[in-house]
Amino acid sequence: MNQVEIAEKLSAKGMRVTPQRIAILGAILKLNNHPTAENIIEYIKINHPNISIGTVYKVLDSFVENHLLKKVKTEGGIMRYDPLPFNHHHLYCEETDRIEDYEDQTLDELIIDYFEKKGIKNFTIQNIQLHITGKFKH
Amino acid sequence: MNQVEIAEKLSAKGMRVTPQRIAILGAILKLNNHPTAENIIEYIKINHPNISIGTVYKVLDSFVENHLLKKVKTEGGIMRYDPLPFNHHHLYCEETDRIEDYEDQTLDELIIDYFEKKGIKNFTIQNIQLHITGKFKH
DNA sequence: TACTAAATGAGAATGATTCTCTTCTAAGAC
DNA sequence: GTCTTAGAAGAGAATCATTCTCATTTAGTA
Ligand SMILES: [Mn+2]
Ligand SMILES: [Mn+2]
Ligand SMILES: [Zn+2]
Ligand SMILES: [Zn+2]
Repeated sequence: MNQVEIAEKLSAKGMRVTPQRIAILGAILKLNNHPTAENIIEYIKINHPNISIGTVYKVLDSFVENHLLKKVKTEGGIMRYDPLPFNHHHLYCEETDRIEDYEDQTLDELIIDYFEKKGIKNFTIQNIQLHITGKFKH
Repeated sequence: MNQVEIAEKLSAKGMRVTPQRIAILGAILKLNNHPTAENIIEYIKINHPNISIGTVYKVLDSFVENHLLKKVKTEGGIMRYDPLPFNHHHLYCEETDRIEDYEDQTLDELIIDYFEKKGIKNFTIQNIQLHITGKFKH
């Protein structure tokens, strides 16, 4: 996604288009490993040496609010950001900090069918997310 | 689980038995909602008014190390503690801070079977945990 | 070009968690 | 029961990711 496409995405959400916002969304798409705010700042500083840390956090929040991103919790409590705004699963590498997306409609249907039949007592399911830990083969 | 049973559990793990440790493990079992460190401290202060916050964190870490507890990440990055040391799933209430355990062997088998057949390219699965969000019916 | 609500930058504040260091104590040896 | 000592607890400072405040700048609109 280039800068023009990113700008269009922001406009479509009724958000103002700023150089900082374009850079931050571009960084997340480029970095492609559910980056932390710090990862993003480090990456952006090359072209935006004066960007403020507070701005990065505020922009990230506004993206989450506007469903351009989702937050991802990790061990250690540092927040990471996910450019896939729809529901999907994650593979967590045990040895490294890599988090990869896992999408699988067949599996989703299997699980949804199971819960439609069985249900959970006193609970209405809104969303199911798998947190798959393991190791990537190199 | 009474104090003697908790003390035995600590001894069995080769850990020293202290009044603080007994109180903290007792609190987590009693509170029964995957409490935060703060929840635990508040609860314990009744009988242990001089307990130090640092001690609570250190004790919790030692419990996690010794597989008496597991950590649970939540929205907002505040850590919570789980008295079930084996793998299980969680129900997250959208409206409140309640987290309930969900165990379901049939579901686990369904999912394990699925992945045994299909696998994930370049990834060895170690563990699968469901993060089920929704609403509790009151 | 001028206007204004919204966004940014700089730095202070926050707050959960960790660290440091001194004092205390649980558990084994005698 | 007393001694010994590694390990645990207490007090408070430090850390650090994130949030807040407020003065300045800017995007979008007229
Ligand atoms: Mn790896
Ligand atoms: Mn509820
Ligand atoms: Zn993702
Ligand atoms: Zn649990």
